[in-house]
Amino acid sequence: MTRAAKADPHTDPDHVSDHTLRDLAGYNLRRTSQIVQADLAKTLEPLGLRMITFAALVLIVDNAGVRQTRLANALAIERSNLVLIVDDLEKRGLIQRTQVPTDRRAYALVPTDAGRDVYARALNAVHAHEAALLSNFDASEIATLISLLKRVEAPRA
Amino acid sequence: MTRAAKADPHTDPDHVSDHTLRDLAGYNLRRTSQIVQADLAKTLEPLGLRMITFAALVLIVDNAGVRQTRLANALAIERSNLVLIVDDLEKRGLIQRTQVPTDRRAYALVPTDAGRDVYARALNAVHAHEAALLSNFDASEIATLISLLKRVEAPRA
DNA sequence: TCTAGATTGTTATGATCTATAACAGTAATG
DNA sequence: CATTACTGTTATAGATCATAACAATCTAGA
Repeated sequence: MTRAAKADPHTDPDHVSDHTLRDLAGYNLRRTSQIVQADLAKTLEPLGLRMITFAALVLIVDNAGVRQTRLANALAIERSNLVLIVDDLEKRGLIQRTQVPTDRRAYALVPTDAGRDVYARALNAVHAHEAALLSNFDASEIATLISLLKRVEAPRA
Repeated sequence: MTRAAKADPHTDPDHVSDHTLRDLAGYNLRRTSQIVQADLAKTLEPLGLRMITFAALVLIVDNAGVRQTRLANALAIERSNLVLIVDDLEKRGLIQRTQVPTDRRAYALVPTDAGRDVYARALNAVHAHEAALLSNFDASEIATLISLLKRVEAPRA
């Protein structure tokens, strides 16, 4: 232990104090989110999915026939940015753009069997990931966290 | 009320159900974080600061003389990406790169008087922003949220 | 001391993400 | 039927982030 002082922030001259930032909800939100997203990306990578393509696939399976504009709204992204995401899912054979009989401008997005299969496997992987990530949380704490996060979002919606 | 059905998700055919995603902590974290960051950016813009330059300034004021590598670690960003951030703060006259007598490779980052002034004003603005953002939270709920966020991060640290 | 390896700040580069504007085709409205 | 609005798309630019490579400098071991 030649550098024992390092263990104690109060006596370690190299320690960087970030208590001012750590008192801010926004900063903690940012840091935690970055970590979780990076971790989640690794979980989805073997399935060929990114965070946003996974989210899109989930919504398409849960809402078969949804159109792109509504999907973009639900994901809080721009329609233009959704195009490449839908392209990606379609190229992989997970979804299809089908004609909407009543509106020739629009596409109804529907999952394929392969899409439903990947959906199930990805969701299992993500659930396992979250369980590991939140392994020192009990069920009520997780519920509280999600509930608080939703309430931060709510006033704007 | 020609489209009354729209008010009720259960009878609105256009409603996109996202309950699968909303059950995931990671997804809520991402959505909430995006909203808060966008909002926070607007708060800091009049002061000429971005989220990350604000965070760097705070740490430099709170840890006068800190070196860039340690600062990058504290902010969880790459050293290379910190360079432009420090450049920015230095160009605005908020901090200075000063020589470290014992190590000619390194710079000790110190705030200027102007930097301390902007720090104080930015922190006030951010605190006001958070108060508005969390106006329907009581103090204990905010503490719970921050505490839970830190605990998600903790296992990795 | 001398040398090999590690560290510091820096530059360059590419990947990803996001927002904006513009467009053609189509639908809805008056 | 003419205007307006909407759908998906393309192109573009900005921001963010990670990686690799580099020169200068420090450190540790022979």
